[in-house]
Amino acid sequence: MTNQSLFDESFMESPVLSRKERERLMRRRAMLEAARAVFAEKGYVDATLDEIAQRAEFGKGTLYNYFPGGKDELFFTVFEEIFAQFRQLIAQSFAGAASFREGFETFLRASFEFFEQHRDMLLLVTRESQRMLVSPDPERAAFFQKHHETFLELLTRHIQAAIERGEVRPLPAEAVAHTILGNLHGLAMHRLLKECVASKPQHVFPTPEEATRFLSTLLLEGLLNRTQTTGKS
Amino acid sequence: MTNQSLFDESFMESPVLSRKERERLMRRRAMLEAARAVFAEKGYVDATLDEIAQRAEFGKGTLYNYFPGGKDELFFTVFEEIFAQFRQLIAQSFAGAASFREGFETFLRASFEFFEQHRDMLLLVTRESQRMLVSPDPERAAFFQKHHETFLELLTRHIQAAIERGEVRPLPAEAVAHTILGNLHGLAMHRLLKECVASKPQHVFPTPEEATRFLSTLLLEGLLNRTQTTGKS
DNA sequence: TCAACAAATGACCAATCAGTCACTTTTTGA
DNA sequence: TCAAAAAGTGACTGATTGGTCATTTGTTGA
Repeated sequence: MTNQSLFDESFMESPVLSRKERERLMRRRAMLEAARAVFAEKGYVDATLDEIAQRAEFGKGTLYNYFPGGKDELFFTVFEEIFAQFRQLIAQSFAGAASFREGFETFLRASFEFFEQHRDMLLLVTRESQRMLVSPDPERAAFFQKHHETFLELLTRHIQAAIERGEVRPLPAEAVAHTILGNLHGLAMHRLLKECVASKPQHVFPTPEEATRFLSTLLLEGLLNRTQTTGKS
Repeated sequence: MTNQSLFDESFMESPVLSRKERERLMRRRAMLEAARAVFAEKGYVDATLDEIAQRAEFGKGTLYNYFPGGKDELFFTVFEEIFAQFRQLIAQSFAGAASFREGFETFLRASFEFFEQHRDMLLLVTRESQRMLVSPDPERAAFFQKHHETFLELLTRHIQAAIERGEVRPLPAEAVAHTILGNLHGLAMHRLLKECVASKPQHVFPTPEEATRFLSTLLLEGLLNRTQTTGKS
């Protein structure tokens, strides 16, 4: 498994927590990692609490000591943490950038690297996030719509500024943000699928760098060939 | 319900079929429409055969006379028909076009109209298609991957030709096709969601025409502002 | 050492639902 | 008209699984 732990464990050295508290947090952490792995592998409905408990090396009942809300609470907590990571990634990418282009490319590169390091998370988000966004259960739908909107807002801010500076074509900023996120997710999945299926030896941007260059060119410069001299930069 | 029937009913006048055969096809049709509606509303797992049977006004057992494979056969048949429609749409859009741009814009417009007329189908595809693409069940995954690849191939052919004619920047054609499909689906969903949620009075390309113009500009011309004179065409 | 408390456990319960099949209703054709 | 065949039906079954709780195991501090 190539996946790394997603989360900050610095609290483990913190002296403000007693041993008992630290142990409790470690057990919570183990349960969440197990839940993430099983949800990613099976999807929300096919994941069973028995398997999560087994993978975390606890009895099923113990899960309820730590997550009284049961399956749903585990699921939402897993996503809260994933989404928090990604929000941070967006903010950091644009933080010190000199131009929109620079921030944008940093964001793409960091995202592709992030997805590559956390494949199971990408699968999980792909499998469930879209589905939940249009869930018949209004609570679930609201949770995912809220987070989705937060991502959009973060990106929209930078795009709007770039439009006002004249760097970017005057298009509706929010729609542009939506497009960028969609493309990012789509290409990351495309790479993952090609890699997994690999029926044909398909060259499909083996490095984050190449994926970034493709998406950056396509979205920033467009598909149309402007120079008759086959203008590669 | 704004959804129209998706499918060809011309066989109903065909003299090659007996009354019994025509009646049987009509009942099959009713069951498939009911299945599509319930799958779209509830998603694959939460849809029950009881509800499909009830909506189609048949007993549950009768479904098995027409679809011995049960839930799975209903589900796959629904998708076979949706995918066949969309393949036809791609082929027709590029058929008589003078340039890539013209065919591309026809394709976008036709797609947005198609999705608008068949909202429940769009929801169904969104909810299930992505999910099935990475399903742990290899049979399901293969079914969806096969259809997905067919779409890609259809589009890739036209893009490759446009690249060879010098109309389109020399990028990997298949990746471009993937991007186009992703954007189309993404924007269609964005419009649908904004319309449904409508918390804020969001202007988000109310007509297929506007959605087409946005996506066409963004993908063909790119985000970067080339003229300092705020070049609106 | 041991009593009191906390934590962990997994057998069990209740609900759900795909699929079956014995029975009823309808159609057919002689 | 009516018997035989075809079509339709929904109560039932078996399997699954989220959640519960009485019991067991471990920890603490006097």
